[in-house]
Amino acid sequence: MGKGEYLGAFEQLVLFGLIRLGENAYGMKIRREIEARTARDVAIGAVYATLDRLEVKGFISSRDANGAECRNGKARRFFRIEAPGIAALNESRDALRAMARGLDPARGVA
Amino acid sequence: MGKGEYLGAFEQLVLFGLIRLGENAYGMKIRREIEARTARDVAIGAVYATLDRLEVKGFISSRDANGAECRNGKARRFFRIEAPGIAALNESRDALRAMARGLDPARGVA
DNA sequence: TCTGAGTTTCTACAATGTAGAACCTTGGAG
DNA sequence: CTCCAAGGTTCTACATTGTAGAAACTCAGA
Repeated sequence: MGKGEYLGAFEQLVLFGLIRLGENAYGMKIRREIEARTARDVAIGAVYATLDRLEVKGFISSRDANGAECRNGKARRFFRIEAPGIAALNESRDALRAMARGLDPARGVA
Repeated sequence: MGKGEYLGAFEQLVLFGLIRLGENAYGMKIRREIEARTARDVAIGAVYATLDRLEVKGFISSRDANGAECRNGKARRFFRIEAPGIAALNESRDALRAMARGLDPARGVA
């Protein structure tokens, strides 16, 4: 992904949730995972909006319980992170790490 | 937003730049620092817009070369991160780390 | 069939990120 | 001293990402 495919902070959280949940990742579950691990409230709309945008960009894919691509209001819609999503996540993480590298904990940030 | 103030991905990069540069942080220099460390192009407008927003939120402060608060088109405007900014940066980082914790590098993300 | 819990979708809007041109300031050349 | 160029900042406009909750839908069980 040429230069320019950087992820927002929340997109990164969602992608990590997808990786953690593996084959069982669906909207509500992703939300609960993020809320449980980060102790922050997550609006369900934020999760789906982010999921939709990530799918449009080809970073993730979705399917229904039977594995079909289609999904029109099915009770559950499962998501999976794709290779480009992993690459983008690593790139975004690397940028943050490069800026944080070597900072002094005594200064309050590490 | 639940409990605290969460930062966007670029806001985090700018804050890290501020910490790295210490007393000598000003717009153009912050931009160069981010570009050098992350190898990504940074629009100067993005830096100043972010800086202004962070200042409004009390996360950073600015002053001119003489230390005066005022700054009307002065040649250089210096910025410094404040305690609330450090706290917010740590919170945002903690959220990401909590979601990334324990992931398997073999899966492509660590 | 009806119902309710769980899930997804929708609409609307706020905040953050991007882009580059216009403008200001300072130091140095002339 | 005047003028200019380089470096720096500000501005305008717009794109993308994040937030919020109500409405609609699915499915299992009474």
